[in-house]
Amino acid sequence: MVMTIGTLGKATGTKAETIRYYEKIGLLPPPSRSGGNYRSYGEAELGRLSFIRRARQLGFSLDQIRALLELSEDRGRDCATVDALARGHLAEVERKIADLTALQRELAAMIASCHGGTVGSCRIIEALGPC
Amino acid sequence: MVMTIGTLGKATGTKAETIRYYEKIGLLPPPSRSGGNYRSYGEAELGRLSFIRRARQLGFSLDQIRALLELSEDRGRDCATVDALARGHLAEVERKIADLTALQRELAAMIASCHGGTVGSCRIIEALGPC
DNA sequence: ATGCACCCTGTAGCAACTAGAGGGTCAAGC
DNA sequence: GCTTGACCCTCTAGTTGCTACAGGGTGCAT
Repeated sequence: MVMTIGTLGKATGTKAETIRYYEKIGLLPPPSRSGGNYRSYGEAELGRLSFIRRARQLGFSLDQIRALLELSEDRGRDCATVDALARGHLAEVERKIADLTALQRELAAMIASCHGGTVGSCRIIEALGPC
Repeated sequence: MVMTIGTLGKATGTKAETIRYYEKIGLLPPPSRSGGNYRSYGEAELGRLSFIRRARQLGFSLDQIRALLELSEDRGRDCATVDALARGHLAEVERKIADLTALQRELAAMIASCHGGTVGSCRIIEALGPC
């Protein structure tokens, strides 16, 4: 089953530009070309790109994905490194949630303190202004 | 009280480069200069930069801050616009928290399913791989 | 043969900084 | 008065993960 870049894109929910970008940064290997110089992809590329997209949806960075792909190629290797990578990412996500939750509380408090009126007496502006 | 860029930076927790950047994009007005062509800042700039930094800490974008600054200059105006801006930002933060929480659950489940062994049988890699 | 959808390369843009090169200024200490 | 070091200046380019052109070529149907 041979695909053009557009077909592969539709199959994985990726724009053609993004696929070319992944190729440029070495996340996808340069594929073979058709007569008219079109990129042509098969099952292997479909699998690899699906992996990348699923990992992106889980918030992994392209560098982390590069590492995951490399690790996944060596099927005999201990998967502790993979585990560590995923745990590190989870920790990062949890830190972000904590940060945003703190932010949310502050914002909500600020908004609750505003009871309308003019900007001159606005508690939101006041909360941001000089102490 | 006259300050150089470094002093202003220390007072507001901002790097000199960032202050110059804010000036370049028009968030801070170009300050007067000393004999040796050094930027010199006073209380007004300190207040404005503090406002910017506090708003950044609350996650407002520079464009939102630009709007807030403009609104805050017109003390007689109704503060409804300010309120709407803050509420919009809060909604955005809450959406991000929801997204990240969903992510966290997926990641945690993926990690929990991995019981060690080799990459070949790793559930994490499997979860990312082809269906 | 001509339209249209698709493909190609290459470059520039987004947010919000950060880092560096290559130089000038200023105050203190000797 | 001269050096040393900390600071300042401008300008450019890098970061992340794409996205959006511009200016062309290809492939298929009518």
